[in-house]
Amino acid sequence: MATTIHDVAREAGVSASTVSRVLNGTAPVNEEKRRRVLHAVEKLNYRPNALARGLKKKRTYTIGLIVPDITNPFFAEVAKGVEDASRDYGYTVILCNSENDPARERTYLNVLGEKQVDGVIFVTAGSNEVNRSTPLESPIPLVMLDREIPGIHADSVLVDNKRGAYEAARHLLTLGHKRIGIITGPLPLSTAVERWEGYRKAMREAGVPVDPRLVKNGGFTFEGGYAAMQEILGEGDPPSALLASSDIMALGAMKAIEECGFRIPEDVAVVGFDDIMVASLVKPALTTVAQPKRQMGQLAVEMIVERLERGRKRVRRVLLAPRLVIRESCGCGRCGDGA
Amino acid sequence: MATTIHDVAREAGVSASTVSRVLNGTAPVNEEKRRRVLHAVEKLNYRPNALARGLKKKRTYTIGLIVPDITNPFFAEVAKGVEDASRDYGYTVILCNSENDPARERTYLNVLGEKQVDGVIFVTAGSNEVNRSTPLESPIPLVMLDREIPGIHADSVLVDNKRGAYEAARHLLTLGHKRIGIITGPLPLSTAVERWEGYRKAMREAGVPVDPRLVKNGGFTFEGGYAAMQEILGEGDPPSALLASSDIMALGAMKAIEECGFRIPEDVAVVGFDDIMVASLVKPALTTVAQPKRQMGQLAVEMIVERLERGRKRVRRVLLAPRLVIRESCGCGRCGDGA
DNA sequence: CCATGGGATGAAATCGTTTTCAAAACTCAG
DNA sequence: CTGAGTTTTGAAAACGATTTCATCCCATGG
Repeated sequence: MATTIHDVAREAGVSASTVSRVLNGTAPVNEEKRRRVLHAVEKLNYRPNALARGLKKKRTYTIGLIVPDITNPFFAEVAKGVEDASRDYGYTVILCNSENDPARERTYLNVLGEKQVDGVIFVTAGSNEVNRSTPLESPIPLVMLDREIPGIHADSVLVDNKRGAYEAARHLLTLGHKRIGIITGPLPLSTAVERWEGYRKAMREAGVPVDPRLVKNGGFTFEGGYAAMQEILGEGDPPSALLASSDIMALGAMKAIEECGFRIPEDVAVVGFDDIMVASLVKPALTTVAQPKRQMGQLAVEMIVERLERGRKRVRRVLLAPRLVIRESCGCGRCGDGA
Repeated sequence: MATTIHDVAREAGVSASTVSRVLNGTAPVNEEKRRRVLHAVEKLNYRPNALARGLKKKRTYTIGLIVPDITNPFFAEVAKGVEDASRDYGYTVILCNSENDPARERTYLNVLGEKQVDGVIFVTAGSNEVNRSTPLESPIPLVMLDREIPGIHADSVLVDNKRGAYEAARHLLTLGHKRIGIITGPLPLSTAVERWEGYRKAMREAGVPVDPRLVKNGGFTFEGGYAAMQEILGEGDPPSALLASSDIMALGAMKAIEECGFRIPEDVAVVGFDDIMVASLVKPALTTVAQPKRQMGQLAVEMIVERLERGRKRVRRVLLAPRLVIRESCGCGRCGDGA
């Protein structure tokens, strides 16, 4: 059906090898023949079959990307970074939604392997299960993005979550807050524990005790933030400030806070984490810890390309710096905005 | 390096054909040998090479998805629907971000072809250029999603934009509004013109003239909505209600409105289009026309599978119904919410 | 007891490239 | 004009599966 390299060869009156050579510039070929080949390619509208090529060359120019949920703006941004950089390097990306399910993660890792992708970028849902039975020991380049798995010694691009949360908490502390609550993410997740640690460190340094009734955890979702905040408020003796471990959770928490008749930031100040787009659109605009989402995606593909094309062998772990962006929800005067 | 079907065959003491047969259940094989094969597969941790298989079978179980911007929540939802359904049917999806650039669309269409995808789901950026020079006449199943291109006779899943906008406008009209403005999308886009038509139809039917100073257009972005609204307000004699052609635009418009000192919905009522998640989080919560985003994605892959596995030949065009969801920004009493 | 038919099996062809390898053609010095 | 050395070239062997085709084996009915 489709036209093959042999069709082109016949049309141009040369051998398939020659066609291959002109198309790949892999060896010099007589100018006259080159012209004939190019002409034939044009005439027959020839498109090389990437499967055949990949089979022979053992390179598919494809990168697999596994994320928990593409619908989450944070991952969408990361995905965009990945897609964009991939394209620049001539790669294509297979998108896998794990739906936060370790079983799916495993399946996808296998499928990507069978499809012979040249590398995998993996944002794990992070349950302990993955830890054990996931096929991560394959020879193909793997980079863990955003979240690490303790036992795994692989390339990774992470942000300094502890520092981000630390700075956010410090900001609230310098604003005079003492009763600062926190809603953490699911604790098996490295991001969740690091942010939790950053918060504790700031509190400890400031000599402010943390009231256990002010710390709850929940999923990285709107409902998770909403429910956790309800719990906190249900305890009585509400916090004067809250650190949420993600923007989406912060939004959920804000809803709960307002439903309780409190005002933000007057009664309770709120700061989030991620800096997704809506953070700047909501009212009051959300003060949050910004992550370099696009850059994370780009970096991840660069790390794969390094291994593939520049033969890097040592594992590389990069830790990106987050940045506190101050808006309205923290109630500090200098509302810098940042739409 | 990796273990092949021949390795398995050797280990099991049978021929490669036999291994293939037990793995694919394509022909009966002696129980004893079957056991040996399965055992060898396990022992060698054999994973079939999808490239080789695809080359021979002319099926890659891969679907290409081209969207203008995965970061846009609308497309992210669609993508999730696509990914999810693909997975159910045993397919994998290649994600392509066209960045609204016709040149990239074309390139991606070609790349997907070379990669021998079994089908393409295409949300076009919709410029006229695509119209002309894009390789859409290939034999692989293509479904146009959300947006059509006039000349192209392909499968498509669309929503009834005209009706959606019509109902939104009617709602505003029955609320007593006469000066209703509209911010349209980029007019080459089918979605943009249909929504514009729906608006005009409602106005015409109600016998309300449309003031040309109240209609502006802009890109489907926050900034687009913001700028267009500024223009409208700059004319003096502001509208009492506004129909924005997308939620993101509506948010931009809301910002402009508030910056002008007007209140929503008291001074100007606003309704959007899409029903992305933030619509319900923003304040006032956005009244909008909801599109069945997930379902659109699912349907698109089903249409591809129909062609692939059930041999459908006729082109199919499905038109989904939108649904007006009433929240606060339209200012009508019965604020139904919808978190 | 033999012929016939059907079920299991393996060898080999195939899918569409790239790449090796060897032959052919050319260059140029002697 | 010849031979060594260098380019260009094409035939054929991969790559790793599936599938055709022929063979072999066995059972069954006449």
